[in-house]
Parts: sequence; structure tokens; C-alpha cells
Amino acid sequence: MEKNHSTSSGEWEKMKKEINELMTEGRDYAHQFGSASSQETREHLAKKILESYHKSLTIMNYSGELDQVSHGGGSPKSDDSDQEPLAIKSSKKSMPRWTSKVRIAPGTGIDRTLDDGFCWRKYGQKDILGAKFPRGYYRCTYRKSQGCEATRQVQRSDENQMLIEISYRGIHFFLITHPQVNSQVATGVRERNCVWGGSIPGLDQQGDPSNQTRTTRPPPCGYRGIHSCSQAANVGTTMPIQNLETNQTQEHENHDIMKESLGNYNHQAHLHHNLHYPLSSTPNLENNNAYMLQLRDHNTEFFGSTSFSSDLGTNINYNFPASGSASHSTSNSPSTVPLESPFESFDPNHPYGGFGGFYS
DNA sequence: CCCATTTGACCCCG
DNA sequence: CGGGGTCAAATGGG
Repeated sequence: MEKNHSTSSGEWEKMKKEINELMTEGRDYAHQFGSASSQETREHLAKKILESYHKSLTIMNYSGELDQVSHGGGSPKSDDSDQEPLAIKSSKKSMPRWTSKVRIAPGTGIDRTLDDGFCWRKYGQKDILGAKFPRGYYRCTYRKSQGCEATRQVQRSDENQMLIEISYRGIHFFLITHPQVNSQVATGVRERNCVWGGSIPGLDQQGDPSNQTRTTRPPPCGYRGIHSCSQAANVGTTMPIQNLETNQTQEHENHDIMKESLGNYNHQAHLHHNLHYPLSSTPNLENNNAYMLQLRDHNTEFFGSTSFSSDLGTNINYNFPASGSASHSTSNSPSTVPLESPFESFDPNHPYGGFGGFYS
């Protein structure tokens, strides 16, 4: 792991400590897992283990971003000439960018467009040189109200008609979701006018009426984790939890789950995932039991070319409408859309959970 | 009437 | 100067 140079040593020590604790915790859970008798326990433990890993990794990655956003106390001297708060200052370039390829799977539902759990508003479309299909530009619906700088670009692949490339910017792929989710679940706040998707450039005319795509779980809009576009309703709802209902070799499965999930932390591109995340189904949400996660059985095959794309296993299905019209919805996800964070016990106040004041 | 999408114009950067 | 990205007026749906 590369520690960032500009991370202040104090900060780093803190992180190290945190990571250490988390990993230790994870190890303990893993030990317990081995001797766990009941399935429930195992699920619970597996979840805990994943949490630990997830948190640790998040912290580690977070530390990696510190140099881009010099933070208070760390390096007071910024070479930037402007005095704008660094947290807000985010040059496009320094924004993280995630790209994922979304496959359009024929023969499935059509009602939802690019439902990645976040609210996007289309603000442009452009023909790209050399590309057959135009590129769609989306920004976070809550850009104005909450200052979320998240954007995404959607473009249909030239070669493979069944592929759609989506790139996200200004989004933290990890962690941020949960505080958001939690807070939303807690309050039940739903904002209006959440737009899921918009038309898919290039899909409009020739789109297979029964298109469905799947992708890695896209990132939450990551402005300090406050941002509420990632409706709790969506986040975690369409997680393709395969095999959840096929509760056969569950034990074995749990191992696989962990293995896979942990493997996803591998910071390499082009991971092929088949994430199962039955763990998140345990509906023991602290804040509000009303929101239970009902998992839909999805055949999950998707690929993400992003490092953390599937870190939470919260992958989401993308459904494309047959027509180009955007499917927008105010608050309702399709049918049964329960809310829950895959990390119900995740602490929103986790020091690194909110990225308070930071924006990459 | 409100608000999201569309779409051509405009801007910025290489 | 060209292309990608964004703006904003027009459009249209609910």
C-alpha cells in the first residue's frame, strides 16, 4: 500500500490505528465464523467481516486521497494560489473517475433506466468523434441544493451493442453510501424529483424493447456523504443478490461471498464479479425496521472496470426503457423496493464515513 | 405551472 | 482550431 506523502503523520497514525482495529476485529469475526454453527450466525459474521474489510479499505483509500485535498492541520501550505476551501475546490481532473461497462441483457424488464440508485439529471448529449452513438451527460440532481459534483457519462459501445459504458466522476465509490442511507432510512426523507436515468444515447431508436443491463454498483454521489440523491430506496434495493433464495449450500456460499467480496478490494481494473451479497438481507436495521431489504433475485453478471466498483456488493441493475424517454420517478422504485444499507450497523459518524469537508 | 430532457450554442483546453 | 464538456433556452410531459 502506498501511503500518501502529504498525509499528515498524525492523521496517518490515526488511520493506522483505525485500520488495525478494524482488521483485528475482522480477524476475530473470521475465527468465530469458522466455528459458527447456525447459518444466521455465519451470515452475521460474514457481514461483520466484510464490514471490517470494507471500512479498513475505505480508510486506506481515503488516505490516498488526502494529498489531493489538503486538509486542515495536515499541510497548511497549499501550493494552490486560490484560497477557496479545498474541500469544495475540485478540479475535474482530480476527481475520481470510474468507468464501468454495463451489459444489456436481453429479455428482461424495461421499466427502469439507468437506475443506479442515484439521481441524475441529464444536461447534455454529444456526438463523439468516431463513435457511433452519442454520449449522454448527467449530473447529480442535487448539484444545486447540495453541491454534489457527481457526474456521469453514458455512452453506448460501438463494438458491442450490448455494452454501455458509464463513467462516473466526482464520486466516492465507497462508504459514503452508508451514512446517506442510514440517515435517510432513519428519517425517511425522500426527496422529490429524483431522476433515474434519462434516455440512453444510441439506444433510443434501435433499442431492444426488452433491455436490461447490469452493472457494478455505481458510486454514491459523494459530497461529504450528505448528499441525498442516492435514495435509500435505491441504494441496496436492486442489489443483485444471487442465490439468496437458493438457500442451499449456504454455508459454502458464505465463504464464497467473502472470498469474492474481499477479492474485489483488489485494486485492479477489469474485475469480473459475481457478487452475491445475501448478507445484506438480514433486516435488522437499527434505525427503522420499516425498511427491510427485500432482495430480488437477479442473475448477476456484470463487469466493472473500476477498482472498488463492487466493494459493497451493492450492485444495481440497469433497466433501459425501450423508448428514449427518460424514466423518471419521484420517489418510488419499482414495486417492492425496500431500503436498507448493506451495512446496517455502519456508523455514519465514523471518522472516515462522511468525508466531512472533503471532496475528491 | 413545474421541472426534466432536448438540443444547439458556447466555452475551454490541448 | 477542433473536440469534448457544459450551458441554457426551448420543449414537452405530468
